[in-house]
Amino acid sequence: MSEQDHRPITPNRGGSRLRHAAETGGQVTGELIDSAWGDFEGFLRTRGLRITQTRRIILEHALRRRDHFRAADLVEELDVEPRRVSRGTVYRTLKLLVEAGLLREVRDTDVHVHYEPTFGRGEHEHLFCVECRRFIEFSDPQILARIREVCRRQRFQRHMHRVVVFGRCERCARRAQR
Amino acid sequence: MSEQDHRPITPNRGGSRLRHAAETGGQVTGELIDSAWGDFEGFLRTRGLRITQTRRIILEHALRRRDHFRAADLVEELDVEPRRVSRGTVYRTLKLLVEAGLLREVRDTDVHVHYEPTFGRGEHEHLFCVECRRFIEFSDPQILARIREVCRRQRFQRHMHRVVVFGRCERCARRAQR
DNA sequence: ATGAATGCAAACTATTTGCATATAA
DNA sequence: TTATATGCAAATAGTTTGCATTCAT
Repeated sequence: MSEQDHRPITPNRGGSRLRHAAETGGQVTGELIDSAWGDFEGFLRTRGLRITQTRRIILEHALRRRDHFRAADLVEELDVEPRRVSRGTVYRTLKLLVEAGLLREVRDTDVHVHYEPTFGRGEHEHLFCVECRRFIEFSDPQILARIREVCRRQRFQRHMHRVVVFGRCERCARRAQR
Repeated sequence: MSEQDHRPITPNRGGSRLRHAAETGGQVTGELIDSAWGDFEGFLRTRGLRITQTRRIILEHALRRRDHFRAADLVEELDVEPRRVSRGTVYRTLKLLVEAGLLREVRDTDVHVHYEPTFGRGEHEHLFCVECRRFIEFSDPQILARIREVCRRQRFQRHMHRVVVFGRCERCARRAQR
C-alpha cells in the first residue's frame, strides 16, 4: 500500500468560520462554473424545471466556495442588492443542486447541514477536528473498495456514502500540549 | 478475507418508525442495564454530578431500545405518570449518556439526531435505506483498520467515527421491480 | 443546608411552506 | 398566456435555556 493512498487535500473550515474561495486563494474558474451551469441546465430541463437567473446566481455562489458552507451562509451572502435572493429560494435551490449532484450534503455534530461542491472532485472522506471545527479531507481507495464490497454482498444499491472521523487535529493537539 | 468480515447485525428501524426492544424480541437483560448503570454512576461521580432516579429511568429506557431512536421518541415514552420526565431533562441526559460513551449519536439525512446504545456492542457502521428508512448494521475490520491508519499518518487523534452508506436495500429494490 | 437536577414554558435556530406576485417558456 | 419561480412572512420541528422548585449530598 503506497503512501499516496490517502492524501490530505485541503483543510477546509466548517462550523461558523467559513471563508470564501477568493480569500483562500482557491481557483474556481469561470469555465468550471459555466460547465457546472451547463450540467445544471440539463438537469433542470430533464425535470421540466425552468432556467432562471436566480438559479444561476445561487449556483455560482455555491460553487465558488471551496469550503464547507451552510445554507444560512449563502442566504446572508445573497441578501444584498441588486438581485438579492430570498431565504426560501436559497433552501429550495440548494436541494436541487444536491439532487443534480453538484453539491453534497455533509453533517457533523451540529444541528445543521453543510454543503460542499462535488463538481470536478473525486470522492473523499473527512476528518473533523472537534476543537478548531475544521474539516481535513482525505481519500482512501481501500475504504471505498470495502464499502463497495459490503454493498455487493448485502445487495445494497449504494447511492452515496459518508465517512467522518471525529477527533483532534495535529495542530490542536500541539497547542494543547503547551 | 473471510465471509464473516462484514456481517449484518440487525436491520434496525430509523426515521419515525421506531419500535421498543420488547416488541422486537430483543434481549436487553437486567444485568446489562445494571452494569451500564454502574458505568454511568462512575461517570457521574467523576464529573461531580448527582446520581438520581430520573437519570436511571432515562438510562433504562434508552438502553432497552435496541434500535435507533430520537430524543423526541424518548420524550414521548417518558411523558407518562408516574415519574414522567420532562423534555429538557431528556435532552440534557442524552447528552450525558453520549459523553459517558453509553450512547452514540448517528445522523442521517434528516434534520434530527438519532441515538443508539453502544453498551456491550462492537464498533459498527451503517447502511441506510432511503426508501424504508431502516438501518442495516455491519462491521468491517478493514475499514476500521484503514481509518486508524489514516489517522496515524495525519497525526489525528481519533475520538470516534461514523460510516453511513445511503442507498436502497435489497427488499426495497425487489419491491420496486414488481 | 446548599447547590445541582428538574419541570415548565418560553426562546432559539434551522428549515419549510402558503400565498400573492414576478417571470420563463 | 400560463404555469413555475420567487419573495415574504408565518409556521414548523428540533433543541436549548432561564427560572422557580425539588431533591441528592
